[in-house]
Amino acid sequence: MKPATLKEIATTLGLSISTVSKALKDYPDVSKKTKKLVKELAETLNYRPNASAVNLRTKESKTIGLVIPEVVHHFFSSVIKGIISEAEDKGYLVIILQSNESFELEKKQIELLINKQVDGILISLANGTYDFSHLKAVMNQGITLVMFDKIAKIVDCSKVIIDDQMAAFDATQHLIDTGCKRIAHFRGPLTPQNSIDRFLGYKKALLHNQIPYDPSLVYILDAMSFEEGQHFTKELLKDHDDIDGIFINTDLVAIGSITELNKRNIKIPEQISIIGFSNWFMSSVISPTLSTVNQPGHLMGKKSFKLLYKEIKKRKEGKKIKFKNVELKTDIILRDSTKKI
Amino acid sequence: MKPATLKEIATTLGLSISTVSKALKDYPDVSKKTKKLVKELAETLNYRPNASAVNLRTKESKTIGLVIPEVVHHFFSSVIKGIISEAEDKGYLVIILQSNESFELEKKQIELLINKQVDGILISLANGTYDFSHLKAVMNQGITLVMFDKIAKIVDCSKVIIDDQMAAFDATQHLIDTGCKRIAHFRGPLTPQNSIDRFLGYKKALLHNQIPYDPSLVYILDAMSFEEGQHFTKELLKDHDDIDGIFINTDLVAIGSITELNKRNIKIPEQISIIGFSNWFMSSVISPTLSTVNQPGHLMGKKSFKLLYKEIKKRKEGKKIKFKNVELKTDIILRDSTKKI
DNA sequence: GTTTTTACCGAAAACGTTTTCGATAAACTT
DNA sequence: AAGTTTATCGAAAACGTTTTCGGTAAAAAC
Repeated sequence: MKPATLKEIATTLGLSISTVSKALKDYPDVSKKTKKLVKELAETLNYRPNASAVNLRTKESKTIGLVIPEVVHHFFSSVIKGIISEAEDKGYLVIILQSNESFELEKKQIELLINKQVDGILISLANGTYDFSHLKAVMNQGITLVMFDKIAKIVDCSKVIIDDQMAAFDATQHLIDTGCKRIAHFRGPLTPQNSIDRFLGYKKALLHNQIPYDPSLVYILDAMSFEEGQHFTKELLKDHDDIDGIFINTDLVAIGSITELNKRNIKIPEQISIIGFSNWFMSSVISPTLSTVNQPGHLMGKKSFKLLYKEIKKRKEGKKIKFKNVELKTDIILRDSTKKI
Repeated sequence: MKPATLKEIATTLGLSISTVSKALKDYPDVSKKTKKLVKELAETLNYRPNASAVNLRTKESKTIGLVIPEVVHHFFSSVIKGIISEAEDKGYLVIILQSNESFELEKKQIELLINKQVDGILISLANGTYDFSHLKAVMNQGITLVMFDKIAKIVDCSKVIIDDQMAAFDATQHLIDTGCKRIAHFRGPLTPQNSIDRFLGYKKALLHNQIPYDPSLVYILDAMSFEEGQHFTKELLKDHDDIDGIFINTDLVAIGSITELNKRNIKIPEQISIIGFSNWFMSSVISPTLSTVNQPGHLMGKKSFKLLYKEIKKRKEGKKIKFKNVELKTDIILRDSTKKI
């Protein structure tokens, strides 16, 4: 019933604990005969080294922590998948915690992970996070930290993000390439970096094509919900009757917009083209299907873990770590809500 | 840089390790003065007990393992969320692993968790799992096991599942209650238990209302995709012109069906009512919004962890454990694709 | 036959806790 | 004043590893 230990193997075999330990790890100073003996008994006893004891001795837990704002979210679950698969590859396990977009909870989760002596932490910040001392505490404890997606530039560590500005540029450019001349933008709140960057990409694309930037075409949303998509589409149609394209900050809002346009029998993309952002699953299912920017969550997870892994390794070897900023390229998924080229 | 230890606190304060340990845990045989001293120093040094050392001493890792077929899935991510939040409440951390619906991988993940000496394991089986010796190994190692969602009746442990048959009964009953008389059913493949149970619930509801069961109204799908939803709707309309309701095995297919009906300008729910299963997010966003059966993933996660927790506790206290079978009640989400009562 | 090498093994410390069991001194009893 | 209680602390073992450093015997070398 109780798991077997080195001691058990040692005593039943009339050996010392050290010899058993070394036999199992193929040390050269153990004879082949005893190695065989030890390994066989270990097999039949179903011996597994006690992880806590190993960690205590070797100082590494082979475990990392992951803190995200919300598990039930297509993008984040893709990230999780990427991280888990990559971590498994390197023999690491992943403890997942959720901040629920709350700063307080985020702090608490970080605390838990530090207590657990994880070898590293991957984090995507909660919206509410305004102070970063808890993250500095992580670094101070000698734990490697890598931020992804929702980051804070001020924290000194490696980061993996999406090149939001370029993605937004490309999306807007695609609208222009397919003939749109009056392009509106539904943007997110003023503070989050990605909402800013997407707006800047939109603006840059206009200017790059000698299309005048008209601030009245930019609508600032708050909740980023389906309902807001409907509402601001109504507003937009009321304010401007010459719109032929909308670049929308996120797919859910875009779907709200499409629903509203459908209701009014406005033809997509013949009259108005729509392009979204994130490539939610339902975007391929709505009618018409939604062209959008694909956020490579899986890749982001993989990259983030790889970075973390490298830094953990370097730290162990006592080498210096130079923090990196990785910007992932996005790609555009062309569907039926924009015209073909 | 290095995390503080009891020893450090002890030496700088001129105390013994034991006293420091006891001071931090408010043992009665430590004076208030030294307690204060110790706690203050611990605070400033940012002392955290080394989890590995504690585990080694106390035999519990305060960590559980979770093995699921696929992370990127709305239902499973809800389950994950439920488990994590409940676990956090009890001071447990959750290590998540993925089987990718592969039996081999599932075995490997279980191995990893056993090595890690988790206190318990929660698992939803991969489709490919045909042998259960790896799960018996878990029990033999003294690790508590609870299965949920996709279970194997043959394995002797507690289980948490959804009452698919009753859910399907209720869904069909709702169609009948709102006036449907000729109700079709799009079912899943022949083998999975839930697909069987949902079919049986459908059939039972018909008989319960003296509606004759007509096998030609039951369509067996395979991929359970959006496209199949469209395809079989066409078939259904071709075969039967008197249909006034469809109970569909899963929301994605239902959305395919709605799309097809919309295209043909068949009014939902006036001409045909639709009810789905699973309550995917997009069901609240499609037009018309889809009535469906809500699978309480979050609740299932919570319940599963609670069960696991109780059994871990009992095992620790040396008490006997009586395995339970929990069947979770589903509820129907009424939206616009079915008529109001 | 003595020395040197080689092959094999074990003792012991260390990782950071928790907890039992004394030990000491001060404070009470009577 | 002697015994008894109370308050406060520390020594030490234990949890299960890993790894260094010797130690012994057999084999090899001279």
